[in-house]
Amino acid sequence: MEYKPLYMHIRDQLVRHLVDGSWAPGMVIPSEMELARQLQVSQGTVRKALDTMTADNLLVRKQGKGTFVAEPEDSRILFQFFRLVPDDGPSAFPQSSVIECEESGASESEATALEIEPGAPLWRIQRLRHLAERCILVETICLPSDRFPDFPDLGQIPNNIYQLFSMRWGITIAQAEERLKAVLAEPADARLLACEPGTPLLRIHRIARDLEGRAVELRISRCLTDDIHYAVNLR
Amino acid sequence: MEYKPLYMHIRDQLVRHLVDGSWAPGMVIPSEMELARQLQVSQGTVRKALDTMTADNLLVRKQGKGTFVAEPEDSRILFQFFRLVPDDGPSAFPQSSVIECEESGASESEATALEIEPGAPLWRIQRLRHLAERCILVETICLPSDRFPDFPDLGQIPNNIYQLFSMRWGITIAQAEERLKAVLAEPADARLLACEPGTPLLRIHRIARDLEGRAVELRISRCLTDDIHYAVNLR
DNA sequence: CAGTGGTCTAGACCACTAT
DNA sequence: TAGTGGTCTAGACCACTGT
Repeated sequence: MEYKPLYMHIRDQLVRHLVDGSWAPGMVIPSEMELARQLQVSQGTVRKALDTMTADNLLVRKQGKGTFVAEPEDSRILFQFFRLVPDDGPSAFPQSSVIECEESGASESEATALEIEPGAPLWRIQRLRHLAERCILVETICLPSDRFPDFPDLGQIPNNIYQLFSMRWGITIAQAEERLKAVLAEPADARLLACEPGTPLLRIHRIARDLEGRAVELRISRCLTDDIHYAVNLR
Repeated sequence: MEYKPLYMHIRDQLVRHLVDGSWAPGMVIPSEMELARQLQVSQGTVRKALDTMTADNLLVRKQGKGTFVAEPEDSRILFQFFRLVPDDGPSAFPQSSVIECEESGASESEATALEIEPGAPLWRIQRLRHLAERCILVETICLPSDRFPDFPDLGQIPNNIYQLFSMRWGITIAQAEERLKAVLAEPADARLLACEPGTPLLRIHRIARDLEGRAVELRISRCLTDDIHYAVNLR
């Protein structure tokens, strides 16, 4: 029992380079041959490790050029975590505007979701997002303060917050779980979304995790789905 | 251009066995060595073809036993196409009861979704689904009549309709696209779901495709999400 | 042209299952 | 013990990119 093939050990070693930041987003990593030499295994075993990492969107391989560390601003990665697309037309990445940003203690449910102690300090950011001039959603983002020191020091929170996580704190969002429900717009959200209270909204509850599987972000979005939908491919 | 590696040609040949029914669900297929001999390629190339098919849930490989054709009643396959899970507790497969079953012409939108001519005959089945004694959704299933001859001859439509597709017409559902929106319960649905009109519902628009990528089923579900949610893993 | 990733081969050995 | 899928190796060649 507990048998783990060699290529998974190799993978673990390579992931460690991503975790400790020695391989930064956008960088070329050594070639298969070079890694095989360094790690004293065959090229085929290195390849298998690289293949699993590519499948998990951690690396991007380009024939003839090399293997690169995935960047949060790659459109592939972008839409990996953004599944709302217009009913017609192609998908696009929404603009954001921050409404509120404050620090306070985690509630019971927030603490459970983020796997931290209730009352532990966290940043709570509320922002609106727009797609082609149209306001489509309001979301509340919760971030444990200890993982994000000096959070509010930055004058502005950029549009792609996962890119910020990566550049400022070296945190890579590798995976997320979403839970979807239909709810009615509460007065506060209705005001922000410029719709009637009681409008049906798609509520998305997301827990985002880093390379090591630790919960990093809790995000609850409420979306107007008149002209857009949440797309899922089942294969 | 148009280059296609050998293992993809091998894959195409193997998928043909599934399409024409010579490899039926549950069957053991020949071993890697045997296939390599028959197809005059190396075992490694057969393996790569089999790996892609396993990743697509078409095959199930069991070390020491052999490679099997996936069955629609396998729990893995079952939950591949059923993403609604209770907020607490483990996921379960819902019971169904048919409310209505009639044949008529496809509307414009139905025809577009199913890639058939408007007005082409299709079966329209409406049914309720229950999870642990609780009615959770009402759904309308549209099936092109020409793909499902003698559809209503069967006394009853079973719970797992994809298993029926497989057993009765040899149709394997290999893939589906879902579009989710939040809507308000219309009076007719509210009556069926025993809720108030205006209750928020999760509306799931599904197009299911066979092994060859042809649209086979259009299904529109309206779900109560008080105690359940739609689960998505983003990796 | 050299260097990269991608494919294909042939063979050895490991882990699991059944007999 | 024999047969299966799973891992690992070593080497050849193909396709793509840059110089």
